[in-house]
Amino acid sequence: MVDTQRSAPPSAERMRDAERTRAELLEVATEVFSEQGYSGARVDEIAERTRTTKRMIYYYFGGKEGLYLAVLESAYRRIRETEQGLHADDLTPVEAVRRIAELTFDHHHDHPAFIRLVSVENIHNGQHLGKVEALRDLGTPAASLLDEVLARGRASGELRADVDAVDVHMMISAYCVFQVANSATFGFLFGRDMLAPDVRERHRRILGDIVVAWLSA
Amino acid sequence: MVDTQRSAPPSAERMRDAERTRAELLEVATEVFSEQGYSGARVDEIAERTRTTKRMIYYYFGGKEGLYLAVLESAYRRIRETEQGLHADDLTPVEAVRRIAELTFDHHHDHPAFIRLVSVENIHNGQHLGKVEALRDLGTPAASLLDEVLARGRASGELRADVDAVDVHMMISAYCVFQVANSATFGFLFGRDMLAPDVRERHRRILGDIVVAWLSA
Amino acid sequence: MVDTQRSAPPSAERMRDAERTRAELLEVATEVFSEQGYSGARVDEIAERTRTTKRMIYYYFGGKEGLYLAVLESAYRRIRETEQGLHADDLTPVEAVRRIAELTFDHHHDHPAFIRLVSVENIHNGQHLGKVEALRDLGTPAASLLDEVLARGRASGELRADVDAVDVHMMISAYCVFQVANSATFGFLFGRDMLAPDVRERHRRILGDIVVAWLSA
Amino acid sequence: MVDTQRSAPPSAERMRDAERTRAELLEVATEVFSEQGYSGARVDEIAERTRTTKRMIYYYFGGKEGLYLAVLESAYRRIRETEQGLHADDLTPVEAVRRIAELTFDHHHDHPAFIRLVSVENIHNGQHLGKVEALRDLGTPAASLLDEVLARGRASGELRADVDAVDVHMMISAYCVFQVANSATFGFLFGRDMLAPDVRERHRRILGDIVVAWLSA
DNA sequence: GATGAATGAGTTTTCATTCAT
DNA sequence: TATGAATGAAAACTCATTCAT
Repeated sequence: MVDTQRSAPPSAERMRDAERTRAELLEVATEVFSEQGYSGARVDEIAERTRTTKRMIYYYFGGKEGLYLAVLESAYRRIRETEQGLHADDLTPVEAVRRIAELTFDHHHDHPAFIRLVSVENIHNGQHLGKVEALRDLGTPAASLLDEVLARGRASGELRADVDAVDVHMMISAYCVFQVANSATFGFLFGRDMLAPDVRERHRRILGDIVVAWLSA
Repeated sequence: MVDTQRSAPPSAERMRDAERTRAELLEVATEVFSEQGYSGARVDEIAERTRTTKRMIYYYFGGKEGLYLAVLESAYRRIRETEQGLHADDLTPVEAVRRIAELTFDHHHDHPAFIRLVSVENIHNGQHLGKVEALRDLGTPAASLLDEVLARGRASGELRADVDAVDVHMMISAYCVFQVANSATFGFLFGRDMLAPDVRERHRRILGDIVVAWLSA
Repeated sequence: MVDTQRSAPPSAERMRDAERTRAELLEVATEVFSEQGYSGARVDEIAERTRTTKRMIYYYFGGKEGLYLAVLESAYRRIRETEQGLHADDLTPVEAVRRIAELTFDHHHDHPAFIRLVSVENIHNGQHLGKVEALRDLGTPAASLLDEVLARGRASGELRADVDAVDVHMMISAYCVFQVANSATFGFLFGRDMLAPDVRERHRRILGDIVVAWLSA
Repeated sequence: MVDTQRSAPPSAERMRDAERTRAELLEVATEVFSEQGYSGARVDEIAERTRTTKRMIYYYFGGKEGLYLAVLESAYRRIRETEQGLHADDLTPVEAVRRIAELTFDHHHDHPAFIRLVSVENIHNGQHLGKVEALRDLGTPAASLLDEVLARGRASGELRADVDAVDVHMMISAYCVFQVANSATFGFLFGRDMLAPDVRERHRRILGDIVVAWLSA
């Protein structure tokens, strides 16, 4: 009978199923929260875009907020992992800062959902992020890399010595985040589509110019 | 006609009352929407923070969306008016761009509700702003002023000639918006309170440095 | 001062104005109630379609129900007046019943708002009409006229003697009311537009045929 | 797949519960809409007369209009099914038309809620019925049956040949609908209770007389 | 683990009516 | 009489969450 099968201990397949369900929920929820914001997102919609049901959100994440928290954490984790791939050992300090700026730029353009999620979280004053202690004061790989490069440049005299890595990282982040997070309103006011390939390319180059002009000794 | 003269015209006081009611709703709604986002904002809460009732929101604005639209339009209008006050005629081009950057910086810090509102609107892809045709492609006074200054600098050879005002405005905006809009998450990750007076002051100076370094010929 | 003029006793003009206002409200309300039903009609809409304001509805009629009652009474009164014009003295009884049927038919087609109003009132079980005692058990001129004609026909042997005027009137009314009151659903189910001129003409003739066939001795 | 088999299928009982809930809502809604009209009906009242809650109306029908639509469709469907039972094979054409008229008459008297619902829908110009495409141009079993009988009568020479079934059906419907739909106002004006058994009986006989008189060759 | 049905509290919206001038 | 502003009660509708199986 079906019944006896149902009470069987969790098989490996089943656990893999479970993992898949969780992952799918997380992925869809990331999209929905980044598209509609926290309050705007509907538990029903998230479930509907999934192969499972609403009940699973409660089973795996406890509720809407739990799901959102999991989304936040996984998003930050993933972004950090990607940034781990940044390297600039083989470049001069000046070349390196330009490269870091450009890669960060691409990175933002390629992960709009994450950027939007960050906006959403800021609207709520970071109150949810605050609950994910794991991420506190950890900075980000991009800032660490910048720190190294700035040290090298400071030593060689090629880069100015009076700025710290977080300042530079902030400037770069600000520029890049704006491209994605504010494209709708800025585009509307100035008739400029910041997501268009040619515009994107220009903005990318300009960012490199700014950073190099600023940091060169 | 006798008829129209005979009918008691609404007294000036009553009209002022009406205007006051409208204005109060608008003001409170600006706060609430910027604090909670569009979906998160509650019509009830807006009304409660007011001396009138929820009913008046429907009377004057037609509904939640109408109120939000009015908030958006009035916010942009107000910000633009404030920016009209910017002047830099008496400064050298280099001094002027620094000044503009710094004033823009202050401006953002002093109007966090507006910045947050812009974030909210971007979360919704600018779909509401798109309905306020009055604002389309109008740019902003700060960009116009930059245009003049860049022209002066280009003519005198003090500023580089290959950047346009919108690019500069975008860079400055990005930097300034980030201070306010992303202070929660950035502060959390890097343990830096961007709204603290001393930090603000440093960031302000850095922005000036960046702009000057970038634009100087 | 305007004030002293305002407190002057009602002039003839003013009374005429008042009468006009009342009449306009009544006319518009007749339309709106017949289009949307009693609950569906909006006091606001009635007022807006008028040159006066909502306040006047309360001033003249006490409220929505009072207005509806006034509409009902005036509609019945008007219809009765129009029916007073029916005459059939110069026709043979057979010709006369056909003529009455046909005129009643035209009458219904030409006053759809009234017919719809009657439907509305029936939906509410005639509870409002019941308050207009003036109309109780009064029948209608059409029925009275039929009574005369039937008497003539009975006397001359041309019409059958075993039917009474109310039965005939009911049959004719039923047929005519249906044309207008049920045209939407009947038209939908049978693909027949009962308000189209040629259809109307056929139905009119058929009604005459039915009545004559039925009543001829 | 294992997956689909493993998931516990909704039990037959639960499904029956769901069906019962839906059916109960539909039944109660039919009553309420026919008693109060579309605008006059209250979602709350419908729910209260039920063992479920208002929420279920939205769950199953999407809203008030969806419920009304479902009511309309089910009402027409049911009435059609009942009419399927009409037969007249064993009667002469003349007897048959009388029989059909009388059965239709009874049918109307026995389903006042349906008749009222049709009135309600006509007040709204059939705008909702228009959305239930399934019913368009389908006519009704009564008309089809009439068509057969008329053909028989035409062939045998017992019935006149120049009328079509829809005309006859319309005449009969008009007479019958009026009994129910206009009983309140007609009764008030002529002091005749059309729902009283003896009156009903007389009207029924008269209808038969009319139809036979009209259609006999 | 999974599913469809159900729910209660909340949220937006509407409406007839009244008030102040 | 007339007008725009204001209102409270009620109506429609939504949403995160839980239950029974």
